[in-house]
Amino acid sequence: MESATPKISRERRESRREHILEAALGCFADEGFHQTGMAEIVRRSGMSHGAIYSYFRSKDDIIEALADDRHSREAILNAAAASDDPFEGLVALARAYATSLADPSSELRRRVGVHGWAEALRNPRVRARVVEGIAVPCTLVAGLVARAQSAGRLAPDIDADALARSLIALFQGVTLQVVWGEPVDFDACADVVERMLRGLAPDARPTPAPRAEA
Amino acid sequence: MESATPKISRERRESRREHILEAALGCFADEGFHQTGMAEIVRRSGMSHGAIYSYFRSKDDIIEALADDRHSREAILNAAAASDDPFEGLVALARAYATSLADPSSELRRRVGVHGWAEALRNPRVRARVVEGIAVPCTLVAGLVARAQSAGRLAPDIDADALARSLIALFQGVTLQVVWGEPVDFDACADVVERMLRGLAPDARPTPAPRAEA
Amino acid sequence: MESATPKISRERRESRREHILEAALGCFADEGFHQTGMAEIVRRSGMSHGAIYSYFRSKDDIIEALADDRHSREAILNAAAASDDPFEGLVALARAYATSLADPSSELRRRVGVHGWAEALRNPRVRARVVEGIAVPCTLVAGLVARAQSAGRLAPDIDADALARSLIALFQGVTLQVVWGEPVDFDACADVVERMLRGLAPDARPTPAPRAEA
Amino acid sequence: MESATPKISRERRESRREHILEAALGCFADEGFHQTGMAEIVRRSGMSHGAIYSYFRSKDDIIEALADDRHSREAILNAAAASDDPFEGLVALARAYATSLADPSSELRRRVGVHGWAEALRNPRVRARVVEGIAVPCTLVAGLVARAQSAGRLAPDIDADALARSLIALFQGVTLQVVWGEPVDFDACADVVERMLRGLAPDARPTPAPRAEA
DNA sequence: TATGAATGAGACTTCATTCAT
DNA sequence: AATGAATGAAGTCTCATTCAT
Repeated sequence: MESATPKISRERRESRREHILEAALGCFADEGFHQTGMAEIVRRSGMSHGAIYSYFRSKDDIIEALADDRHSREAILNAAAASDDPFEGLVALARAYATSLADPSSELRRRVGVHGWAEALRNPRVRARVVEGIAVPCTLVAGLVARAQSAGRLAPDIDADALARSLIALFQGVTLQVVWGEPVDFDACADVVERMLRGLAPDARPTPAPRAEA
Repeated sequence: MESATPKISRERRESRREHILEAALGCFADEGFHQTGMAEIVRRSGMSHGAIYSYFRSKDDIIEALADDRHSREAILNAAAASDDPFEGLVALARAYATSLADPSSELRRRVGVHGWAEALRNPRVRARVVEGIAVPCTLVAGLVARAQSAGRLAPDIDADALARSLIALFQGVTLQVVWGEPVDFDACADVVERMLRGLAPDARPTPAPRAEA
Repeated sequence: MESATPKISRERRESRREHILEAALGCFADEGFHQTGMAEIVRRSGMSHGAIYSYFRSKDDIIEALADDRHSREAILNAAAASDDPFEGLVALARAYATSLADPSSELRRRVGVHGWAEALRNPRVRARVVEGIAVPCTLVAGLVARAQSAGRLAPDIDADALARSLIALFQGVTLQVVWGEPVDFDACADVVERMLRGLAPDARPTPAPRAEA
Repeated sequence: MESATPKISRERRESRREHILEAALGCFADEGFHQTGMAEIVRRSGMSHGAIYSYFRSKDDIIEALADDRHSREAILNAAAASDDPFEGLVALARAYATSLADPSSELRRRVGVHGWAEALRNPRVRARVVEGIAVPCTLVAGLVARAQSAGRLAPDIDADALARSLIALFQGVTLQVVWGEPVDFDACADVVERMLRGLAPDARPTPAPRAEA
C-alpha cells in the first residue's frame, strides 16, 4: 500500500522540486525569506499551492533546502584540488572564488546565501546547514595550509585553522560587498590575497614587528 | 511651529528613544526584523504601542535607525588613529577589531548587524546605511595603506583599495562566524592578519609565483 | 494567464460577491462607511476576513462598489420611457420615484446612498460614481423636457437643464427626508410635482410677476 | 466652591469655543467627521488636546455642535419675511437660497452640512438637530403657502405641507449638487422655481391631466 | 493527485481620550 | 487652566496552511 503506484516518476518529481526551488530562489533573492509570500512562489512556479505543499512540508522547508548550496561550493573546491602543490592550490582557490563572484548566473544564489546567513541566527536548521557549508571549505583549506607547511611553502608557525577561517571570512565579506552592488575589483582582491599568501612563505623576510624590536 | 511647547525635555525624549531602540535591538537580535512583531518590542520596552509610534513613524523607521551603528564603528576606527605609523595603525585596527568581537556586550549589535546585511538587499535605505558603514572604514584603511606605502612600509604596487576592501571583508566574515557561534580564535586570526600585512612589506621576499617562472 | 483554472464558476463567484455587498449594505446603512468595521461585515456575511479580501481589494473597494447603484436607477428611468408623450413621461417619472421611495426593500440602499453623498465629498472615486448617477437621469430628464417643449407641452423659454436639475434635486431632497424618518407624504409630493409641471405648460396663464407689472 | 473664580471671562470662553468649531469645520469639510482625527483639529486650532476637551466633552460633542447651523438658516428665512405678500415671500426665499449657494464663504458649512445629513442616519442627536433644521423652514414655508392660498395667490387645493417639503427638498438637492462641484446654474434654477410657483396660481390654467380626461 | 478558495490568527498602525505635570 | 505624552482597544489587511472538490 505504501506508494502503491508512483504516479510520476522519481525523475519527474525531482525535476518539479527543483523547479519550485528555482522559483523560490528568485523570490527570496528579491525580498528575503520572510517578505516573500507563498503566493509569490506559487505565481513564479506556475504551480498551485497544494502542489507545492506536496513537495515541501512548509515554507521553512523550502528555506532550509535553499540554505544548502552544494553546487557552487563544489565547483570552487575542485579548483583547489586541481593543483598538486597545496600552496598553489590555495592561490588557485582564491582565484576561483574571485571568478565565481563575477558570474552573473550565480547572483541569485549569492543573494539568497546572504539571507541565509541572517536566517542562520534564528533558525537552527538553517544554521546547521550554513555552518556545515563553512566547515567543509574550512577543513579543506586548513588541510592545504598544513600540507603547504609540511612542504616548506608556508611558515610553519602559522595557525592553519586561523588562516583557513580568515580566508573563508575574506571570501564571505567580499561576497557581501558584491551583493550590495559595491564596486569590488575581484581580480585586484585576488591579487592581494595571493600576495598575502606568498608573504607568508617561510623564507619571506617581513618587516620585523616594531614591538619585537622594543 | 513644531512642538511649540515640548512636555518632556530633549534628553528625556532621546533617552526614551534609546530605550525603544535597545528593546528592539534585543528582539531583532533574536528573531530578525521581520519575525519580530511590534507587540514584542512593546513588551520588551514596557511602553505602549502608541508611545512607540510617537518616537518612530514605523517599524521600518526603527530598523533603519538600528542599521546605523556609528558607536561601535568609531571605537574601532579610533584605534587606527592611535598610532602615528600608518602601518602599525593597520595592525592596531585589526587587533582592535578582534578585541571588539570578543566583547559580549556587543553581541546583540553584531547579530542585528548581520540581519541588516541581509535587509540591505531589499531595503534601499538600509543598504545606504550599511554601505556607508563600509565606506567610512574602507576609506580610512585605504588611506592608511597609501600612507604606509609612501612611508615605504608597504610594497608600492599593492592596490590600496583592494587591500582595504579585503581587510574589511575579512572582518565582516569573521563577524559572521562569530555570531553563528563558530569557535573562532580571534587572537590567532589577528596574528594571521598581522603576519599577512607584514608579508606585504616592500623588502619582504615572497616565494616567487611559479607562473612568473614559467 | 489570469486565474488559469477557476475553482468556482463565474456565477458562484458573482453570487458570493453580491452576498458580501449585501452584508456590507446592511452594515453601512446602519453605521455609515467609516463607523463600520470589516469585522462587522465579516460577521454579517458569515465569511472570513480572507475570503472577503479575495473578492474585494479593500474596504474602499466595497464602498465604491456600493456607491454605484444602477439597479434602482434603471427601474425608475424605465418609467419615463414607458410613455410616448415626453411630458407625461416626466410626470410618470415623478410618480415612479415617489413609489420607489415607499418601497421598504430599498431602504438600505437609500440610506447607503445618502452616506455615499457625503463620502463623495472626500473620495474622488465615489464622487465620480455619484456624479455619474446624477448625470444619467439629468440628461434623460433634460431630453424629455426638450422634447416636451418641441411638442408644445412645455413653455419653450424654460431652461431644460435647470428644470432637470431641479427635479433631480427635489427627488434627492425627498430621499433625504425619507431616510431621516420624516413623515413625508410621497403621493402628495408627487401631486405637487405634477401640478408644478402642468403649470409650466405654454398655455398656462400664471399669475404675472408683480415686478413685471411695476 | 462652584466655579470659585472663573479664570477667563464668559466672552473669552465663548470665543475659544467658536475658534475650535471653526477649526473643526475646516477639517470636517475636507474629510468628514470620522476621517478627521482630533489631532487634526488640535493642529488647525493651535490649541492642545486638553484645552479642546475642556470646551467639548468629546468629538461627538463637536460634531453635534456643528450639526446645528442656525446662522445660515436665519439669513435665508429672513428673506421670506421681507415681503408682506406671502407668495412673493416664497419667491424671495427661493432667490435668497440660490444667492446663498453662490456664496463661497459658506462652502465649508455646506459641505459639513452634507456630512451631517449622513451622520443623522446613525447619530440620534445629530438627526434631531438636522430634522429640527428642516422643521423650522418647513413650517415657515407651509405657513407662507397657506397664507398665499388664503390670499388667493395659490390654488387652494394644493397640499401646503407637501409643497413646503418639496421646496425644501429641492433646495437640499441643489445644495448636494453644488458641493459636489456640479455646474449648477443657481439663477436658472431659481427662475424655474419661481415659474413653477407662479404656475400654481389659482387662475393658471394648466394643461389638464390626461387621466382626468380619460 | 492537483487545485485554489477559504481560513483565522496575527501583522502593523491609528486615534479618542486621559492625566501627571 | 492648560499641556501633550501616553494609553490600548480597535482598525484594516496579510498570509502560511488546509481541504473539499
